[in-house]
Amino acid sequence: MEKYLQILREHGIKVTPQRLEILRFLDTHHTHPSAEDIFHELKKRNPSLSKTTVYNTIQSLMDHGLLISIVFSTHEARFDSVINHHHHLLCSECGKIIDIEVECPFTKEKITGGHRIDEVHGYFRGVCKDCLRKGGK
Amino acid sequence: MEKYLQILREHGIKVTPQRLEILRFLDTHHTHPSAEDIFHELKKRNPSLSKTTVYNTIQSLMDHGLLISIVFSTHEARFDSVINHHHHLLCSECGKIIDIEVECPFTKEKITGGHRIDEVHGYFRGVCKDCLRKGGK
DNA sequence: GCCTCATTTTGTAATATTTACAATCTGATA
DNA sequence: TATCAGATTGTAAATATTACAAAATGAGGC
Repeated sequence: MEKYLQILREHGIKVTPQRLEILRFLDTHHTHPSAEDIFHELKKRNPSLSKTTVYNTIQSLMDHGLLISIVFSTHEARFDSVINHHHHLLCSECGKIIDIEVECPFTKEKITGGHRIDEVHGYFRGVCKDCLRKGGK
Repeated sequence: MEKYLQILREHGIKVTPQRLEILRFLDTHHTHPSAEDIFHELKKRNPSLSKTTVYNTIQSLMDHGLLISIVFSTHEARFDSVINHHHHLLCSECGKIIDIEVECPFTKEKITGGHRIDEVHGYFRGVCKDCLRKGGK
């Protein structure tokens, strides 16, 4: 059985071609795409695709813990289907969002300062390795 | 000399009544207000205030390191004039943004995984102390 | 294999935040 | 006080996201 079909069924999400394609795209492009990126790319092969469907599917995948949103600015959200815990760096030179694999102490504490912590997201700003090599500041 | 006048002058920001009021509001209301919150509150005393001025001033204060934006969703940005390093928790019960004072190891590492880190922001989701006491889940 | 129904997709329109821009106004220096 | 660069204002534009209703479709039962 196809991988993405199985994932949707395991999570009780009704299978549709649109959802399969969006899930496949997210799983094969770990580039932190925006909703527009997903829409624009998948519309090439499925011209009838609606942007509302992209947003609906994104919401559905997030509700089932298959997707997280990365929000660096109010301008747009970016998405990541890699759920294992890691942080994100926005490079001020090239604008790319880079995965930062670090052990974060707060992911293990469930209570901090009396508050219950369910999710931990680390947002970094700086200059990525590649831009530094190219003579970044 | 008034405190806020001094802050603006020290940072080479031309002093205007609007900037003074916005800075004063941010410094006396650590409630992580939105641009709309600031505008709505200050318009009471200065009806000619423009929302563009609020955005311009916010941008200016951010450029000079006097303000940071807190972005939990693309819906709206919230602002915080407390610059000393701390993280933020969005309570899923009451919707408030709570300051989390913790020592974060990444604030000290300037290079992680080959990337240069300039800023570290911790975003937490969970349930705040007050809501837990009131019988939150 | 076909019917039925609940769910999904689609497309348009609405919402809301933020930005662009030009005219007017004003703070700071000489 | 006069000057002028920079700030404020208001309107309008840009853009991401959400709301909604009609048409289409996936999945289970006969």
